[in-house]
This record gives sequence, C-alpha cells and structure tokens, in this order.
Amino acid sequence: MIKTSDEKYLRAIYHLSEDKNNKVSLSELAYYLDLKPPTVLERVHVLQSEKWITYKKTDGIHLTKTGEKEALNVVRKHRIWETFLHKICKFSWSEVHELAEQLQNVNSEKLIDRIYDLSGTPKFDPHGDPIPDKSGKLPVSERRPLLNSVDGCKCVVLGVNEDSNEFLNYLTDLKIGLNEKLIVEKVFVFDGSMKIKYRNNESVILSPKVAEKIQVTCIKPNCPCKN
Amino acid sequence: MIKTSDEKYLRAIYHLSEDKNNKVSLSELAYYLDLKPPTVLERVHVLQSEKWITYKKTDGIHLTKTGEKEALNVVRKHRIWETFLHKICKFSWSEVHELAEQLQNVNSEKLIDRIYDLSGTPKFDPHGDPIPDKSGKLPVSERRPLLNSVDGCKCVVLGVNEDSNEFLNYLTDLKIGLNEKLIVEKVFVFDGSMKIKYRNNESVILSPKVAEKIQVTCIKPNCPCKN
DNA sequence: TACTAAAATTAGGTATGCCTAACAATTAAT
DNA sequence: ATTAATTGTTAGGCATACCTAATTTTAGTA
Ligand SMILES: [Mn+2]
Ligand SMILES: [Mn+2]
Ligand SMILES: [Mn+2]
Ligand SMILES: [Mn+2]
Repeated sequence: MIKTSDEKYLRAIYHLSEDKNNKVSLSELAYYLDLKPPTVLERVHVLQSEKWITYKKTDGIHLTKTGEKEALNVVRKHRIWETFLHKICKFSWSEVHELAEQLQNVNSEKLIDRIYDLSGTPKFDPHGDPIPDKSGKLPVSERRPLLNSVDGCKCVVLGVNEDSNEFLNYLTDLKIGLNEKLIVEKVFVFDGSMKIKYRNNESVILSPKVAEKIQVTCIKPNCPCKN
Repeated sequence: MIKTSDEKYLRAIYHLSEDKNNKVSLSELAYYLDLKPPTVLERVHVLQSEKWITYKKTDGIHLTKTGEKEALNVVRKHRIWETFLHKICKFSWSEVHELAEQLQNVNSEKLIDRIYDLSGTPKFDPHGDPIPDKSGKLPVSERRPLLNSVDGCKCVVLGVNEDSNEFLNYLTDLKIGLNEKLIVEKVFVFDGSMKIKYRNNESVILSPKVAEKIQVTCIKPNCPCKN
C-alpha cells in the first residue's frame, strides 16, 4: 500500500513531467516540493526501490507505469475534491487547491465516489483540468491558450494553466471566470497582448503572459485560431 | 496554534473524563489511544507545558479551561463531519466515525461552516451526540438509556452510547436506527432484559447491556420512566 | 503493617522526515 | 580547454513520535 507522503512526491513528479515534458531533475523536484535536494534524494532512492519511479542522474526522474497510475489516482482525488469544494461548498477557484491538498490524503475510495457523484460526475475541475477516471484515463478537452487567438475570435474560458493565488485572484478581479465568453477584439502584434471584450461590453487588455495561461476553446466552428 | 497531533490527545482526554467522570489516568489514556504509557507520558508533559492540561501522578490528567475549549472544538469538527458523511454522503452510522477521524484534521473553519450548513445546521450527530457550538456550548437533550424504561413505554431512539462497529452493526441488523420508535412490551425483572416492539410489529428481546447503550426519550408526556 | 499488583517513570533505542556543510560531478560560458 | 556555475552526493545531525526493558512509586489487600 502506498503512503500519503509518497503520493505527494508522485503527484509532484507527474506535474513536473507533464508541464515541461522533458526529464525531471532532482533540484527541480526539490524546489517544487519546497524541500532541500538531499532530503529529496533520500526519498527518491526509496521511491525507486519501491518501483514507483526510476532515477539516474543523467536521465532524471521518471514515473514507472505503476507510479504513473498511482500519481493519476492522487490527481483524481485532488481534482474531485477541488470540484466538490467549488461546486458544492461554494469556495472560489483560488481557495480550493490548498484545501484539496489536505483532503486528498483522506483514505477512502468510497468517499471519493460519493463526493464525485454529489458534484455531478464532472469531467473537469474548477481550473479546467481533466479528472482522470479510475483507470487513469483523462478526458480530452479542446483547450488551447487564449494567446493563440486571432482578431475577432469568440471563445469561452475552459480553464487556466496556473494555480497560484496571485494569478487566480487577478482573474477574479477582472471578473474572468470559468465559462466566461470572451471576444478577442484586437491582438497587438508588438508584444502579443490582446484587447478582450466580455460581459456587458466590459473590456480589458491582457498581457501575453496572462493570455498564455488562460485556456479557451473557440465557439464558432472553423475559427482560424492556432491550437 | 494547536497541532493536529495535540488535538487527538485533547479529544481523547475529553471523552475519558466525560464517560467516567473521575480522573483520567495515564495508562487509561494510553490504552484508549492505543499507545504505550511512556509515549503518552512524554506527550502529556508537552501538553502540560503548553497549558492544555494539568497532570499530577496522584491527580491524573485534567483539561485546563483552554484545553477544554480546544477539545470541544475538535469534538465539534468530528461530529459535524460525521453528520455530513451520514446525511449528505449517505454513509451508515457505523462507517462515519473512522472517516471523521481523518477529516477532522483538515484545517479550515470555513469548510466546517460550509458542511455544517449543507448538513442542515444539525444539533446532534448520527449517534445522537450533541454538537458543540463555536463557543463550546452543548445543546441539551432529553436522552436517557432505554434500560430505564418501564413496561408499556413508547419512546424514540435519539442515539447510542457506544461507537464500536460491533455494536452499531448489531443494531443495524435489528433495523434499529436513529428516530426509530420503540414500544417496551415487557421488562423482565430477572436481569432487566426487555422485549421491544417496533416497525411493523417486529419484536426483539434486548439484553440489559444493549438496552443501556441505546439512548431514547419518551414520546408520551408524563411517562413514568426513570431518567 | 507488610506485601503484592498496578501504574508511573526513566533510560535508551528505532524509524521517518527533515536540515546544513562540504565535496564531487556535470554542464555552460569564456 | 579552462573556468565558473549549477546540480548531485555524502556525511553527520536534529526533532518527532513511537517503542521495550528495567526501575520506582503508589495503591490495594492480607
Ligand atoms: Mn490544484
Ligand atoms: Mn485544479
Ligand atoms: Mn465518532
Ligand atoms: Mn458520533
């Protein structure tokens, strides 16, 4: 049986190898977990001996098949809790992550099933991230960065690429939330920032850094936006 | 700020000094927590230095005013989670305790408030135990042991005095649950066991050991049952 | 009161999960 | 190719939360 403290590592490794899909280095993992490299090295050796991961200095850290399955299970629990907290308990999308970190440790598949049902058997969490099914399969989504939009594109927010409170609160201030419809009025070729219209003709200019992290899908068919 | 591991101790001490309202001994506490006395002694010293409890070998362990307040807060969290699990997540009353033990460690007053509201701001948990309010005040209940009933008494189940799965599953097998109406057909003076009628004229003979642990209140006013 | 059983304490030990400081190896830059 | 910076590794230590075995204290009983 896997331990809670292992799950933390597996989820971290999963995220790091997902984002930047190249090898995960020791120091990277240490930084992500807010721990020091010797600490992490120690645990990595253990995780390796338990066959959850492989590690070679040159090759970095990789999840094994079993490790990935376990990681996806933690991701599943995390995202189901986030969804439950948002939909049923009415927490904002910037509050759910931290709480879910605690709740995901609770050890009861039956409880996960129940809150999953209570939340309406969702496919995506409040940040738009896909919820793996029990076998670890991820639902596919059309999401692409808002940054790839062309002038005139009408699209809808499916999620975000970053969980940080600073970012989420910024969006909340702008009143940009999940399922918000956005019209890309103009893309400024200079730096890629874009003027967006939404709600009752509110409008805002988003920096490319922000636009890159907002995930959308076009509403009109055959929209010429890049993916 | 109090630590999760301290809360476990405070709740245990609270229960032990509640049940048998005399002093709580070290070995008693150790047994309850399923730990060895030296382990517990160590922690007791710490808890004492942190002013949650007092301890003198002769006098046993006592919660301080602050300690009791903290203990009541854990009890509150525990019972709210139990209620939520039962009412909203449809867990049976024998399943909720163990899960609540895990969930009560989650650190968010806001979350407790939300699930409390979701559960319909209950005053009692699925075992009939009172849920303290935020200031630590307990709602009063009319509960008395079924054992104190006289022949012919009509009463309703308000709770139980024991959380063990063996006991709860026994009641579940008999289909005796919360709010079940019971008629005491006959009390056998020999040993105090009693014949009970309930539901569609089902009937059963309960041993005094069981009857003592079922908490009820009389339905008819001026019922001559003892309290 | 003296003896015995139970409870409390002390001493010393283990596993886990974290750390710093010092050193080695690798990779990037001049 | 040499140097500098980054990354990984080793060694040794600390705190927490447990344990057993041995001893002391207290309380119950004869
Ligand atoms: Mn999250
Ligand atoms: Mn999420
Ligand atoms: Mn309970
Ligand atoms: Mn209860």
